[in-house]
Amino acid sequence: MSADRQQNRKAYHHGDLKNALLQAGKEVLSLEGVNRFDLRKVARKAGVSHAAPYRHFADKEALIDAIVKLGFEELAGRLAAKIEKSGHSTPEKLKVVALEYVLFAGQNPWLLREMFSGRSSRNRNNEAYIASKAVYRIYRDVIHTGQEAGEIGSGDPNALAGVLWSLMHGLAMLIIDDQVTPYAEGKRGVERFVNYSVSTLIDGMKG
Amino acid sequence: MSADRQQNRKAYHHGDLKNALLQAGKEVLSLEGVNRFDLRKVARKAGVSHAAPYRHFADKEALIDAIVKLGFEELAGRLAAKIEKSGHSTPEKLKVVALEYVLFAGQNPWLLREMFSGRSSRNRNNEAYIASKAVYRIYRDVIHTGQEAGEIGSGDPNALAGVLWSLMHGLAMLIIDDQVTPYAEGKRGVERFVNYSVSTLIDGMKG
DNA sequence: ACCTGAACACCGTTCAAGT
DNA sequence: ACCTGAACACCGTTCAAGT
Repeated sequence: MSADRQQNRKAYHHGDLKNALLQAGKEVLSLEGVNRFDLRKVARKAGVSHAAPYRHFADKEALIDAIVKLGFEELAGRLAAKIEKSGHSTPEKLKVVALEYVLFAGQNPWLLREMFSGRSSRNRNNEAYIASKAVYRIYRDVIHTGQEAGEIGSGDPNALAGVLWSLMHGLAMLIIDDQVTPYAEGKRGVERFVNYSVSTLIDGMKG
Repeated sequence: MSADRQQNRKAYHHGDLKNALLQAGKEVLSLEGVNRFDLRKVARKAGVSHAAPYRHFADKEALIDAIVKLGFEELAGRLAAKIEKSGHSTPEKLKVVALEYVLFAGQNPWLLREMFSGRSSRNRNNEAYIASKAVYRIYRDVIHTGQEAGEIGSGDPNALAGVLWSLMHGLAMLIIDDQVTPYAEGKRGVERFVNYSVSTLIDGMKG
């Protein structure tokens, strides 16, 4: 622990302001949404002056970009972990992935919206855009493996992954926006609706 | 035409400021997004002072709510018109609806995002939320009619409509966010990808 | 009844100055 | 090298005053 950290309450140098801003910002973004995301508030939460963030991020948008990137990384990690712990059948893996995607959305509704706000895809060298591709690869690989095992119908796994992602993302958005109640209400209802949707799509892939 | 309208350039009373604000606001929202939506700019575009909008809308949020409601109404109108002009087969109707949904998204990306920003479903008496239900009813009715004709598998048409909507909305979001390229690139590519997706889901509904 | 202009609080961003 | 405080432009909202 550095000298800076030990006298932290009054330390002139924060020590790890960049991460503190990311954490405080993620909290504001996830819970309150972009509309109420203001840089001065985030700086206040991190215990620094309103000008301090500019030492670490070009502007407000750059901070949000970085938070969005973290969001994709967290999502990728959660999906991968669920696949790891799930059974061996491909349909089961896909259901587990879809449910986890929807749960992530329920826990971070505003963050998910911001992840698909167009900012990540402004240009393809964007770190958030690259992070989003890692998420895509996760279910594409599940589909590809499933095809090799004969559990999923044929077709370009990349395209099938796109269809699956569309369904999962639409489910997540409509559920957090209260548009598919009462079919997906409560933890049980959501799980049932997601399973039903994914099963239907997988059945269609076999045809 | 009223006296107010005839001397319009210098008229103290605008005449139809409410609609002028809605139109100017819809343009800003659709093209620039919420982040760049500011009330003073909208007022400027409508040719009035920055305080004038408060005579017609409680605040900025109320104006956006009203624009979002218009968005759902326009979408409902477009979907209904496409169904009207399409062939008789239910799968064909659903493909036409999905494609129109995606085209609407491409033409009004920011507006669509705002339509699913959580604001419409804050409470269920919200006019925007009610307008969104009219959109829902359109494909639910197509599905229901298709079931009676034996063209679509059995199941609660409301739930099936929810699944279909999820797929359509996910396709729209991922396409405007450049996440399913190169599978849905260009007008042709988008049409092919949407048809493929919807066909797959419909096939699954038969099982 | 509808609109304007001044006023206030607050945010994003910059920059010279502090440690 | 990192952070602060003052400063500036600009936005949301209110309100007394104008037509």
